[in-house]
Amino acid sequence: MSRVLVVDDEPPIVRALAINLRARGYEVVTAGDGAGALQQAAAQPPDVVVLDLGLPDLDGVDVITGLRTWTSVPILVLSGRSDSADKVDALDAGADDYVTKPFGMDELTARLRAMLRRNTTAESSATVEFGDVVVDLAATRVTRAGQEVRLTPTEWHLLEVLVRHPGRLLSQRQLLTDVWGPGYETAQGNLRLYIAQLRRKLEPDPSRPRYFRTEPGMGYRFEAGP
Amino acid sequence: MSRVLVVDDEPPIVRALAINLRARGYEVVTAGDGAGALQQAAAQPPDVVVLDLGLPDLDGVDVITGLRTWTSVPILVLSGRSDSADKVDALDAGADDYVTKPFGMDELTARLRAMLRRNTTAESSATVEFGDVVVDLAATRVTRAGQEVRLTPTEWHLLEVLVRHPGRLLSQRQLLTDVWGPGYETAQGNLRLYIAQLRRKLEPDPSRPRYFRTEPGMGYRFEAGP
DNA sequence: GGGCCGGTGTCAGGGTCCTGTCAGGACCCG
DNA sequence: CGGGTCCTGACAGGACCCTGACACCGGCCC
Repeated sequence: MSRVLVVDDEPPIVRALAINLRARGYEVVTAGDGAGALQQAAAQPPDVVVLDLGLPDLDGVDVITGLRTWTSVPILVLSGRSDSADKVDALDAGADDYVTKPFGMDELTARLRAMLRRNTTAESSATVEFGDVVVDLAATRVTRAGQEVRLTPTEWHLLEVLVRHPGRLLSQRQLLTDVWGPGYETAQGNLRLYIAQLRRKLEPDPSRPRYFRTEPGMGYRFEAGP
Repeated sequence: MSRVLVVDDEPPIVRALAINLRARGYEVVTAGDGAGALQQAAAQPPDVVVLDLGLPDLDGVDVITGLRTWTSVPILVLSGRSDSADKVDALDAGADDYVTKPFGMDELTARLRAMLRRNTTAESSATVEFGDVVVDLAATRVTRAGQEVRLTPTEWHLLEVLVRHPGRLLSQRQLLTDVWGPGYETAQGNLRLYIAQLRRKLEPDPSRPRYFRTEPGMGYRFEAGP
């Protein structure tokens, strides 16, 4: 889950934020002053920063610029000052959002979601791994020990059906209709052929399958692995 | 300069915003209702959207979701409602910021700058490199070993779609609709032609493609390279 | 123990589909 | 009219898919 760095010098506020954010599934790291914030951000790079401007040691804007020298992590500023000039200064220094106290926790978390969404949408790709094989379902790509493995359309389609149901037993009938469409329920020889092909390309020892297992008389089962 | 789409049903507010934004060097496009907003966004894709939630024809959240189906342009919501639930709904629908009326123009423009900064910094790395080829997406220019390479509009369009999804397999159907628009799903001969053209102009050995790979029966894949 | 049988893994061959390539003509624009 | 771009059709080569045949294995009956 996402990691949030909360920077505030008032322990009650830090505590309240931490409890609320953890309850929503975030990992929370805290700092009580500007120096600690910069240190924590370097030690445990967060996915988003919640920063109170009224810190004892550094000016809030300096904390922002300090972070911005090396990271583009989204920064949400909390402040008791609703003065327009303060907002402009913080935003122009590199902050991404500005919320004035008192604030609603729902709004704050909604804004955090919005900031995180923008950063994570691009890179998240659904992958399934087993052994030294990585199956990237979004990119339609398979690698083994880093090397790309070329699959034919039918091989890929069969692999996709299998890895989308890890641990489940899939009958031959179901595999045949999922991969070849209805009407091919009798082409079992075909299914055997492509199972063998997948094992040859992806199993460590194709003659003793570990991930694409045969359940005699029933069907096949994909067993996810470490 | 950046283009801003301002959506509001009250002409005085639209006028005030337009004047202020133009004075700050933005190009301003306006719409008075939700349907017009979606239309304008498609006709003249903006770099950021300023959206009033109180529109006569569509619910503001519907406008956001409508935009989000096909674009990730930053959206700043204006609203007279300071209710926390409204903010959460808009932000979770895909908005990036939420400002309640009355607002200060300085603050608004600062927030716009913050949103644009995030997008342009991401796009300043808008050059894709592979081999001795550099594709500058922002400038619409391709160089190979420093020499400029001339591409026809269709070639460029196809190249752009490919390099914007490095490593991803793109089906012929998707490439055809992305480059030629819907209705050209059968013009596969055409696609082959332009793929060959790109390879001839950009591949070190066009007969053995390295960056624009064919996945027989499935589509094509652009492989970024050192 | 020997033979039979259903189910599975393996191999090779031919048919089919897909892809790369070329030439030729339509179209737009200066 | 000329240059450039785009589209269409045809063909050769290759990749892929399906089919059939055979070997192997375990269980069962005789």
